[in-house]
Amino acid sequence: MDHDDVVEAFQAYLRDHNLPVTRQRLEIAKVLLASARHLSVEELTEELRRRGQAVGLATVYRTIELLVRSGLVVVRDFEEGFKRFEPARDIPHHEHLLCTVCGTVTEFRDERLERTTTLLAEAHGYLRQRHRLVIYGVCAACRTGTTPS
Amino acid sequence: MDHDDVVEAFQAYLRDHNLPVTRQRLEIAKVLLASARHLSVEELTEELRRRGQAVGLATVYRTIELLVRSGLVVVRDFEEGFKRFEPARDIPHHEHLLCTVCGTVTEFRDERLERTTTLLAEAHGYLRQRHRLVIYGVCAACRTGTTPS
DNA sequence: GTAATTGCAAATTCTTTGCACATAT
DNA sequence: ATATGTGCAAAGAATTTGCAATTAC
Repeated sequence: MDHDDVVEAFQAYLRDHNLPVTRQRLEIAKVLLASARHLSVEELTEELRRRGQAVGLATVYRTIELLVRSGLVVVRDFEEGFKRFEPARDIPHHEHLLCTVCGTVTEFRDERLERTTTLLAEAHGYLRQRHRLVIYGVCAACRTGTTPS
Repeated sequence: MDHDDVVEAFQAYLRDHNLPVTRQRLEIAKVLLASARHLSVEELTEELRRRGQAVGLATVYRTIELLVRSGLVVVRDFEEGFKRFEPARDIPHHEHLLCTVCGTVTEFRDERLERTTTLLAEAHGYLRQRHRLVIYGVCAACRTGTTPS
């Protein structure tokens, strides 16, 4: 599924739910679903303004909620004091590495963690539902002084 | 170290830093350091009021900051919209299991995770600093209907 | 046409801060 | 005595909500 397809999936979702397809909703979806980064509301709003497609903050929040309900976007909280949003793509579940210097987020998948966490939960009498792992560290670029950002 | 000792450690910290030992600081430390649960500011304030030792919200926040700086308390964010605070005890690092029904938090330690996360970080070019794992699930009590809370 | 959305501003929630008064050392 | 803490109320930051004007279908 490439970017355009995902935006179309959002349009389909809106139509299926008898929700109007508005300019704002499409612009927000285009930016958020095409983003390689984990965007904050501020970054998203800023990018829309840059494109000459400014959208009110309330609308941004309301549209993100729709994108989350449609399953196309996932909410992330890296304890920065605000949330970030990530296109769901087709990845069922993955972990995050967060560079504590530049804030870059790297995703990876590790099958073993699913099993490990299920066993850990069971060992303590819990029925596992999901888990969340964030590894904090310093990325290669920041370590070698090739600081991008 | 038992509860009283930890409260004394806080007093020692205050004295070492030439900070006044006040009734409020001691009451907050007593409640927070003795708690088996991960308290929120609201729960902590409520408990103080119940003990007839009501303390202003601002003071609670300011004292928690001192407890954190002294290393006796650790901040936790379970994405509930507010933070929780946990006595640091002597545990160097541990993971959390959060019951999605009753909110109970269970701690456990697993040495292998330290190694695993270091390797995962390295595999992606990161120098690991720390990690954070929360497993969400349903605890034994909630599953069997013996719901406490 | 009509129901839903938009955008602004006001409201909310958690947390922090300014300041007059109170307290520890 | 004097520096510091305390509590209240106001300020902040992120997010939500009410409502008149606007737009999709």
